[in-house]
Amino acid sequence: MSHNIFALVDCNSFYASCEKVFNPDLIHKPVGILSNNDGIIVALSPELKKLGVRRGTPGFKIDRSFIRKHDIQIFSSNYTLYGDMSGRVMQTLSQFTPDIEIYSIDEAFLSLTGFGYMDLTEYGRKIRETVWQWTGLPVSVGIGPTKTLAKVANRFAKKHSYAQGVFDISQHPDRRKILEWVEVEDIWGVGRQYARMLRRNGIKNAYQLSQTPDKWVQKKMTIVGLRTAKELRGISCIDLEEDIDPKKEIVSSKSFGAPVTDLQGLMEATATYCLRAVEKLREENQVASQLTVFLTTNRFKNEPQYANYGTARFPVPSAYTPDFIRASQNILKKIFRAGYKYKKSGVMISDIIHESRAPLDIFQSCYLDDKRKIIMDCMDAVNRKMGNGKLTYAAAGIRCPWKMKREILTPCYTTSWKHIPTVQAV
DNA sequence: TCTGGGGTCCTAGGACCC
DNA sequence: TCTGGGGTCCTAGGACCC
Repeated sequence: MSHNIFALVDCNSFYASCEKVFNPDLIHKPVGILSNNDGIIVALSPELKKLGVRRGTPGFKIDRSFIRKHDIQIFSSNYTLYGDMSGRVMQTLSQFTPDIEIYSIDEAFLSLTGFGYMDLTEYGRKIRETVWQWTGLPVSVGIGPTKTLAKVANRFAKKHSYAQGVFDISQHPDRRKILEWVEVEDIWGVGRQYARMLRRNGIKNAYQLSQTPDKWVQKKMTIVGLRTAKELRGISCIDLEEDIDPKKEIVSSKSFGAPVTDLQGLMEATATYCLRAVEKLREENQVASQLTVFLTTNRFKNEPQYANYGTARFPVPSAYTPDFIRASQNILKKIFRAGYKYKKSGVMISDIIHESRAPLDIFQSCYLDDKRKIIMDCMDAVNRKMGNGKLTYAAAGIRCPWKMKREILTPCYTTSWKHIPTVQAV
């Protein structure tokens, strides 16, 4: 058995970097990308980080004069652009190993097991340069014997400029020193709650966690935490997951652009989220038999608060949008209370199976071969071709005052012919 | 005025069965 | 007088990730 080697390749400031690729004016400027609804900052260029702005800061809380003074550039998030750029990066990475796990929109684990005869730092450099050449995006590469250590190495590569974006923890003479450098909250798998608990117990860094007895770790952090501790010691417990398994639940939820007070408004917004969620369900050729609807007021406001949810089950699994919209309306009627300013609602579809395995109803018909599927396929085809939302349901509303805000959106440079950048000779 | 959205996994406890 | 025990399935809640 040869020992494992993992590389974690991670795009630096991914969303901000994507914007910079297509707008050279932004190079060297502090750039921030907002979440949906132009809510909080979710991505920051290094220049913006340097100014002390933190991820999670609400956009409106950044001082206008501060923005002007430092020429800060703020944009709504353009997921179409980022999704397309992500695909290009992953495509590029696939050239370097047959075994790749796309872990998120901006990072991938590569298995380099069996590549040990090479200088892996050198190989990492080559990966980095190639991605840069082919996509214009900067990445960092961390290499190690476990996924968790590859994460540590990646962090090290980012933080220390002499590493030039690539670090192989296996080649470092003093593993302990590296692990002591990693604060406990920066370990992959340790979130806010566990970090606080560990600190209370005197465990402040990755080295200390790796030296803590198994029994204690498992008791306090379940088997998941134990895996993390073992991985820090170099024992690989988390495998590469190459095939994407079908979703077990699909969530669609959004804050409203403006507060909603009436049942009708909530129904329309929620119907829109149903639409999206069931669309995603059909994309994977799945059907589902459970729908959960939830709603909540704005917890940041000093006003009466209310949150609730309800669930409906279908006798036979479905992917027929009207089934879901109707169910969502019934749930809302039950959980709605008048007199509140609602900020957000959402739906969750669960109990999902592949359509070919869906049970029949008492009439021996199933979603797959009755006309409901034909209607849905037709709608999906039209919307794919003509643009999302061309065909919709009246239940989803017409005016939609609650629709999300995206006021400073950049063009879809790579996915829309209209938005292809033009070059002019001067 | 304005504070994100979409996922996964594990465990404890209750229901139910024999 | 004595009031079981073990297995399985489901759900809610809590943790984590990006």
